[in-house]
Amino acid sequence: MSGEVLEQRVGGAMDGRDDALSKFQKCSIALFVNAAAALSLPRSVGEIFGLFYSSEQALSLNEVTAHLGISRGSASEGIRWLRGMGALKQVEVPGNRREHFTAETSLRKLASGYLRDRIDPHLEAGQGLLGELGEAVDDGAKCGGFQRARANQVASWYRFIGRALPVIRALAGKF
Amino acid sequence: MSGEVLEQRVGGAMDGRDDALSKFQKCSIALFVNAAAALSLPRSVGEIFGLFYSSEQALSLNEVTAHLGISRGSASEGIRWLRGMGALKQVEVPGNRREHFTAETSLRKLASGYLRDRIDPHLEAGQGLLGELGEAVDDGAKCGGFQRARANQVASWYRFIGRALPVIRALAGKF
DNA sequence: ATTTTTGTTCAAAAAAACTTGAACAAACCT
DNA sequence: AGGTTTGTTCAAGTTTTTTTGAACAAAAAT
Repeated sequence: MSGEVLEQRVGGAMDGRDDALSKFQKCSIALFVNAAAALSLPRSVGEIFGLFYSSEQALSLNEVTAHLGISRGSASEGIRWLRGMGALKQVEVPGNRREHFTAETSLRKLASGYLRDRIDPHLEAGQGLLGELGEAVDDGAKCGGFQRARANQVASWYRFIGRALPVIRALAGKF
Repeated sequence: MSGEVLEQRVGGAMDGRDDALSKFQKCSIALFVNAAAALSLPRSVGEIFGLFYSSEQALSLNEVTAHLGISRGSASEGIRWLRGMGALKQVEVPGNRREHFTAETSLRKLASGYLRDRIDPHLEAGQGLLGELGEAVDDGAKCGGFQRARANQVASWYRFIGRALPVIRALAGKF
């Protein structure tokens, strides 16, 4: 035992609810649960990020389960997911070997992480399907012109999205 | 009976699978099912819109169930939803009393309908929660500065989104 | 007026998504 | 090494969402 730091509870049973969220934390959690719903993400992800966003000091997985009253499995998955998209940063806490995290607060990073993980894969799949659509046009049929026009239109939509997303990422950098 | 037009089937049993989708239609459906997944919408909504988008002539509910092999309930709900967000336009087909629809092809209208129905409600709820967050800041506590800074940051994010969405709608109008 | 066609609704069934908790592995400490 | 603590994984359980299908209502034809 060398540089022992507080943070660690008594010693014995500290497994039960350790709750005690501040009003501010509860509001933050509600806010990000709502945001998660808007993005069709699991509620637990919103809760976890809301907790981190409203907590000044870094938190470990165990603290997350204690504060939110969710299972270790959920917390682990949620943290992994948030970390994967760059919404949580790992932080070294001296004198404590647990992994600790804090919320990423750069909107640009949050947005690009989300886009990269949740949107880009669909966009790439869409590009492939778009190619197939073009090949499926039956120029011989009497509706050939119609089909060609539609295929061209969707293609232009994809070009639009491909241009708009980088703009959004760039603009988000100002916040 | 005056201006009788084709389009209507024989007369007797036409309920079974009437399938026969062109390759182009199948591709279109796959494309919009993928898009629906990207937006976390039900697969059936993607299928229905994909079918309309790839069909030159207007279709009725019954034709949708026949082509896609989905239940009348699903088709009805899906059409209602798409119509509500302005993705399907009702069209009069002379000599046929069924309601017929065609796909809306203006990206601006499609995008604003989606934003209006799926995003704006969450955004408004978020505004309310944002207000509560501001009130929840505990200026007395030692983390008061931290909380104030976070509340201000989220507020700036909301302002950003409030400005960015109209820009997107406007840009989408060019396609 | 009766029958047929068409569209909606909603309770129940099916499917998908999310959460839990216990078993496991890895790192740390004595 | 032996015993803790910490984090991950995944099968099973729970909840939510989506789909189905049958009953109902409305409009049109006979």
